Amino acid sequence: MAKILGYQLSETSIKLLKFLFYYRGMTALQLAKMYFKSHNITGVQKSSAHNYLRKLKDQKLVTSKKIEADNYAGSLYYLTQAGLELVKSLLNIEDGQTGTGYILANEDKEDTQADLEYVIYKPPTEQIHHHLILIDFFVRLRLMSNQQVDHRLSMYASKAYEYNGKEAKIRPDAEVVLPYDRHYYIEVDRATESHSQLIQKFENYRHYFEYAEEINEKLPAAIVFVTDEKQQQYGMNRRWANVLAAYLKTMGDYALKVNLFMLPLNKVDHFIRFETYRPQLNRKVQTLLEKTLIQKGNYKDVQTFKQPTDYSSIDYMIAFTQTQYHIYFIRVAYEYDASIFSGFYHFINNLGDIHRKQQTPYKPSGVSQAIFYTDERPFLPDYMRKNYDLPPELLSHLELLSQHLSMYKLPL
DNA sequence: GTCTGCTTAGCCGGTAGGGA
DNA sequence: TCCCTACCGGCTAAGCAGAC
Repeated sequence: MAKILGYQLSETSIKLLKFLFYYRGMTALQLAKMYFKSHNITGVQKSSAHNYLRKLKDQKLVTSKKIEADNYAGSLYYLTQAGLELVKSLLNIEDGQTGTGYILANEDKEDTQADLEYVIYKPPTEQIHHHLILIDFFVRLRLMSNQQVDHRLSMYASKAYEYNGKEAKIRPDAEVVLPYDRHYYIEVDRATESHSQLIQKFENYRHYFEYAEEINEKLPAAIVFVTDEKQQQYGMNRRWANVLAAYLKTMGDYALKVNLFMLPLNKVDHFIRFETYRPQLNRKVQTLLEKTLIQKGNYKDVQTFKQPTDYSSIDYMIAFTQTQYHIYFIRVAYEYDASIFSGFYHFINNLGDIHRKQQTPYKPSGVSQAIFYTDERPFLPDYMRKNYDLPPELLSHLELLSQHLSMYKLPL
């Protein structure tokens, strides 16, 4: 074993130290999954990870804290002050260096990591469960087949801004980047925030988006609520209804610009692929519908209109016979996807304009909705029975959504 | 000889279950 | 309710084998 900067370090132990640096600490199991690049770690591989961690602990580079949270067993391993300084040396991080924090870019030899103080690096020992769900999310990102998704942690994704002359800050738990420079803010959701706290969270986001537009900063594509897998089994629909209502009440026009999703950890892989291929899925739906409406629907012409803030996604289509036209609201959507609701609300508000633009002698023959999905059917909460104090106009629009609605499954 | 992956044995703390 | 026992998972320690 080579002696490096006064410590006995093998290649494996250096790699483990870097993981602990990038992700601010994790369990031995999570570390083993990252290192061995597998969700199904053998007992031997786990034991091996324990052996390396033990050696790093003996050299006072790593320390651990027993986990007392539900769902997770074992200990949280993280760097000591000496361990942090060692990794900074190994990564050539200079004093006072700043960086974007993107992890895969850094592994690809680009300097992205900042010279963080130990108090900022040290993992949150008070909210270990929350932190470990986030690490599970990163494990799933790193283990995705055929796709590299760069990501960064909260300390890099947080953004300070000014609102009404006061300083404020948004603190997403993480940020990921998909092709076409689409950024997604990740929020780990343990269903512990009340409806009013969710509203405060979204108000904070909206204030930041107003500020970001003022200074010409690009808005994220979406905010993504990630839950643990237990929540998927128990109460995912209720939680989504609650989160979605807070978002729709608070975000205003930003609901059209920044989408909202919710997904459990075990759907991360599918969600990333869905979002990555959403432009292609929209093109597929456009081709399919134009062909089907003309061949089987006896229409002579079909016009497609794209979403005002996302030119790759379909907003609505108009199909013409010799004398009439029919309007179709179209969405390619994920199971828990706010664009169905924000998009439909905007669509209904603009329906008068859409009708006015149609030339005589065509007469309107009606409006229908079609939603295309790739995994589970998108969930439509029944807000008529729930009291979330949604504005009456929004409620009446959402009631229309489920009338004349069809859903179709697409292969991904 | 060094490094790495792997095997085996055993300690420790927590907990479920049964009996008094 | 208390105590005992068995069991389990997390973790440690020692050592072996193969590749270099």
